[in-house]
Amino acid sequence: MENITEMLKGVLEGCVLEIISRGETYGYEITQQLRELGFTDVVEGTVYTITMRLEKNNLVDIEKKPSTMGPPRKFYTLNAAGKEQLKIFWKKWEFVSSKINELKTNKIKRREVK
Amino acid sequence: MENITEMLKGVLEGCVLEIISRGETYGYEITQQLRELGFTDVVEGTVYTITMRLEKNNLVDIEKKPSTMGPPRKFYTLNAAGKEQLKIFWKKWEFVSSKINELKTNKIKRREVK
DNA sequence: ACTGGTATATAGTATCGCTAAGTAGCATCA
DNA sequence: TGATGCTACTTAGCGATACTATATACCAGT
Repeated sequence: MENITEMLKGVLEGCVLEIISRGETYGYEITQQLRELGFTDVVEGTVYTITMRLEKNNLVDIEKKPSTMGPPRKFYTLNAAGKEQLKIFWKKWEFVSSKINELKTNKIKRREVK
Repeated sequence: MENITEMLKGVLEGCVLEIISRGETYGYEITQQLRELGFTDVVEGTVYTITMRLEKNNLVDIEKKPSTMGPPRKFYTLNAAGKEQLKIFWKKWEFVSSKINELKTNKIKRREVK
């Protein structure tokens, strides 16, 4: 799917939170999981800006571990604030997506023009 | 619902396209419909930047009509390009929202850490 | 005159994902 | 040995979008 960039704004970070919540993981792996999900154009740079933001906002705990496959990995886990943020994200998603689908399924009527 | 701004990026314009597709309407009324939908914090300024963009991208036809309730209204209807854009929007929405819901409903497994 | 609802316009701001480039570890293979 | 490619992280700058704030203006009712 092409050009979904704008639609990913505000949701990609939530996706990253969700992926981290499944168990400790690191940027490169998160990128691959997003691509497997179907967001095939997501690249490392995009994910790293998100993980950096999560760090800055103190939503994750960090542990650096060596890898036999390359440079050390920075493993992330959600802390309490991160879990809370994830909950908020899904609430927002539920709200927004339900409203959009409501609009899509024609529940909105034309108002009378006076 | 608070602070859904980022999540609206990329979808609000699509919502406006959909609303216009239901029959000719104007900015102020579109704003009200979005608020009725549930996006209560959307204000006129936001919608006007969108309708201006639609104009600029030649997705709408415009007809100015007087109103007994205030200043003249600028009525919009979707032209062929606008209808096409709306179709594309819903395709993208289907794609993105289905992927997000897939993630939400736990279909993604942790990859094995080597 | 004043307020409030209707109606449009726009300059400036913040946020977010993307682009592009760089650094670096490790394995394979010519 | 050095070249390539995958793994892995970082960051400066860009573009698109929604929001903030303000301005202008028509009209009705008090």
